[in-house]
Amino acid sequence: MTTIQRAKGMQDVLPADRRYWDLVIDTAVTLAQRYGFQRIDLPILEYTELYHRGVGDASDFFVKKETYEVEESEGVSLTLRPEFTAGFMRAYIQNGMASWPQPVKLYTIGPAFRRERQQAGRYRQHSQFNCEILGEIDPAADLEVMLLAMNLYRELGYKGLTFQLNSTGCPTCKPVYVDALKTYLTDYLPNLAPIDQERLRRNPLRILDSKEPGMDELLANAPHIIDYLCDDCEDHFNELRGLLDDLDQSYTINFRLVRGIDYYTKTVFEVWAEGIGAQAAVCGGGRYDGLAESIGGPATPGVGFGSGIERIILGLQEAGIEPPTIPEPEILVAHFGGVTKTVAVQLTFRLRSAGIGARLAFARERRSLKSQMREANKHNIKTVLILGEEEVAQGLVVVRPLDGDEQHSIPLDEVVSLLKK
RNA sequence: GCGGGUGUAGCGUAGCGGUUAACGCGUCUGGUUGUGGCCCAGAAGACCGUGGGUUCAAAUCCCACCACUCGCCCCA
Repeated sequence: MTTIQRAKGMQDVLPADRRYWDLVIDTAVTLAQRYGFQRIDLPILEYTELYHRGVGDASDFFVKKETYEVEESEGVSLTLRPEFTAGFMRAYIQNGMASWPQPVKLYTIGPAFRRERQQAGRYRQHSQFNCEILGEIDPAADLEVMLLAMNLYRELGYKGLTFQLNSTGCPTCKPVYVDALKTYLTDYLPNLAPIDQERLRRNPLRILDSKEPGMDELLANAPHIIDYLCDDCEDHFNELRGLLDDLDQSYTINFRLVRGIDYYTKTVFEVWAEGIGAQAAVCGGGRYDGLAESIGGPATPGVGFGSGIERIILGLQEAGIEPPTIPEPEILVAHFGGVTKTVAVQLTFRLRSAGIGARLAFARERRSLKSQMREANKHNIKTVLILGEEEVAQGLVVVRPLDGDEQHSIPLDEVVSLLKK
């Protein structure tokens, strides 16, 4: 019989790695709260329709079936969330958040699912930290989510961080730009790699982040979207840049930065860091003023970002950043079976009731003290409480420090108060 | 879906045609009667990813498949 393995693309987070998760999550939560964001938890399953309409069914991840779908009942399909933004907007509309004080600033942390081949830091189940500001068109809101993202990586100790910034326009100006880009590229059609020729037909914007050789030169003279923005989008972009400049926050205008889904408008940004295989981006975000309407709600602007926690952790590990270890009990209660075991069990639970972390030495039969001492050593125990037959008979317990200090006996009923200090 | 890499005990590796597959770490037990870390001794633990083939003989050569992994596609 074959042993059952972990499902493809899934990860076990072992105790030794948990401290990385705690560090990232603690830092993210602290920061989000400091910026005035409130936590929301959204369902992992949503009606498939949400993503089809929110993200657009033409998106590759539907065409290629890169989502996990389950049939809820005849004709009703649910999808394991592949992203968070659509769910945020759905929740905003459904819970009437439009009548909360505006804007509504929310964050969440949880798993998302993508049915694709895994590579470094990209798993089929991954966890994401997302922050969104809903109901606000002020470019300062864009600034706020950008800085929150940047500060997260800074606080975690990342180096070599940069903002990549671009605007993707809006339904008014974006099509004009796409046409201009198409026209430009069509002249170079024979020079394009087959995959880029394909992109030119299906999704011309994607050519901009093509990794084919020679594209850097070819695209250098391509039209930039910045020059095609409508007044509204241009004002928005310039104001955001002005705010960044006022803060002396550097950024790189990256005209090749694009988003794969339709709901993005105006601001798109990424934070780049060194390392992590082929991927430089440690987070991606942007504005999505068209999303609410596409899922049947009233026009509602929004801006936010998402960041994969596994990938953040990979970066931390590559940079050699050591999170604090998770504390273990400092007390081990040792015994020799029989009555001493009974007393040991009682003492252990008394300690815990008093708020003192304690580990009970398990032993079906009488177990050598050496073995129990070794156990203590492996778990970085500071003090072993030894319940020997003689001590128990006299109502005593041996307090045995592991740091080299002398051991001594004290009355059993004084242990808790002694250790509380 | 496409391409590269890798598959030997829990982990990291050696062995690359020839008797009972080796080493380090880890685990467990012991080193006299109730005391850790170091040291020493011992034990458990691998049908050498799976299936076929070549050969007197295969972990070692060949083929297929599978898994893992990195990258492409895509990136929500």
